[in-house]
Amino acid sequence: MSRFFITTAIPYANGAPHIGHAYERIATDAIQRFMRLDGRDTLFVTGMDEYGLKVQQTAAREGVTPQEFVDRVAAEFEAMGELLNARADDIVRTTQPRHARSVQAIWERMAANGDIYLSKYSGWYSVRDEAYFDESELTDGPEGKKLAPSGAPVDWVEEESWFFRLSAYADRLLAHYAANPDFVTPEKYLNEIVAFVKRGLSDLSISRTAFSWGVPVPGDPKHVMYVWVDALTNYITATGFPDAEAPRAKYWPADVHVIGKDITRFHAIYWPAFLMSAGLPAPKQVVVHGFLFNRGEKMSKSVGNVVSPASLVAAYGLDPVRYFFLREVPFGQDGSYSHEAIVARMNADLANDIGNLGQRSLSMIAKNGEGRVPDPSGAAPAPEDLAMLARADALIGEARRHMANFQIHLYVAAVFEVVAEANRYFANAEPWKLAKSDRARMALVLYVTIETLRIAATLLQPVMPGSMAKLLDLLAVPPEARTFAALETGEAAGRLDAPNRLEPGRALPAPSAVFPRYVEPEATAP
RNA sequence: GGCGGGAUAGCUCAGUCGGUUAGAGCGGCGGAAUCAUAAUCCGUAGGUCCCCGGUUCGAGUCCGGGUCCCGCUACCA
Repeated sequence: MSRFFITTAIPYANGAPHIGHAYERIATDAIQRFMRLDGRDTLFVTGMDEYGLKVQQTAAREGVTPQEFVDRVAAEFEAMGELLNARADDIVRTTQPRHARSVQAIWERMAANGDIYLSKYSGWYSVRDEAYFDESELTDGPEGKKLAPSGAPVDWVEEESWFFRLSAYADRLLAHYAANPDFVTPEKYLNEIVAFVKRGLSDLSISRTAFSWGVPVPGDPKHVMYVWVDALTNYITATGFPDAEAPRAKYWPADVHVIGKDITRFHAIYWPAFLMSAGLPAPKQVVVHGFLFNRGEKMSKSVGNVVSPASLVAAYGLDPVRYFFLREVPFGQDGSYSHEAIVARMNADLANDIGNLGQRSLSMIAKNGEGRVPDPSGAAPAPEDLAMLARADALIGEARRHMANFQIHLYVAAVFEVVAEANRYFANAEPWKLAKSDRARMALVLYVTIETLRIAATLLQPVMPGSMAKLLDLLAVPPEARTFAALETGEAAGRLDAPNRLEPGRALPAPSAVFPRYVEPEATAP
């Protein structure tokens, strides 16, 4: 079975999870579920970046130890994963002993390769941004204080630091991009990265002495590792690195790192360079997603439009939220969400389209078919019946094609086009009239309809796992017949006798609504 | 300043190698039907395809110029 190792980015443990974290987790979970249903041996890992000055300071401000503080934040992220039905197989926290081993091993390999040296770093440093800034980026603030672009004050800092010889890797990185044109996707981000590297790279400061909350540098414990080496290595820690015999060692290199567009450079430049230096293979792909905006505006406390993942789920239900994010936002681009847009999607697509199709077909079966999967064999299929099946059968291929490029929204849209087609098919066939005139044909029409529904529901499981499980229950699809293998029709695509079709005569449970219509509550919506 | 992307129906967007009446979804309007979560189906809505000029038998679709927006990046100060 081919392996598929996918990660989310490693959130910084400095605050509660927000919509952006939720979006990334949901998208990564959906990709992972798709690959798993498609027969891959998947490993889905997330992590927490828990070291650094800001964590140390925030913890001090709150009167707790850094470890206590990050334990609390990590628990919040874990709870978010549960809430979103997007639990990862593992959560690697940078404060775990296994990670210290891993990151020190990486460091030592890079050092052994001659890529790490001691020097001095000086510059304008912003504690709040946890970053150095070039003088040209600064503006003058009050009292002669210099300010970073973010508005945070900066101080002139000089410290001894270990450096990584990033400058030596420009050519190798460019060769890697050229040989792997989909290393970063969407393509626009790869182009930006290539342009950046072509301008030349400077060496990277990778340790700090100004704070102590971090992994000690091997052989020089007054230094702790700075975020780059520490946080990125989190990904390979998950595979048990440096233990080559670890059960998960076989999963490296990762297939996909899903990240937000703001951290592309770290993943597309620093990370492969570190790995090259350490003699390890680079991940196969860095998949970049955009940002989500509340009504087109960046969420911020001052604007007062902060919405938590939990409040969205509470207002609309989990699967409608998952569906909205994955269907409405072209994956890789920025997106916008609003109450109106979410309600429009959930009512038009979920309640009216697929939900109602299930309800209208299954309730007819309940009334006219003794609650069993209809037997289609009593009537000769008409061209429209076979055309309907053919369209449904073709979906798995379309879905795979779109998911190969991580075009999640296109895969979902393709499924819903077939659902819409099924509603047209149903309306044109008028099975409620056939109930009085031609019951054999009615059975055939109902059968084709719920078979189409079965295919759609199977394919939509990655996006809406809970709701689609319920729909497949209503169709009496056994648990072992819910993977994409159950969508294989071989040479018999578009035929009634294709393999894996619903089994006529199987008892069906009483129909019930999968997606209720959203009606405006009394209180104002979020 | 450099590089790149974008500007198409009220809204969100598709528009292949330039070619007949510029499309989809949602919304709006009209109709049908009644199996169904007042859901569904059918029809319709006439948008200077940002502006100007050019190439061409013919341009949303290519070329030049301009305006505005966005991303990456640089520099001046």
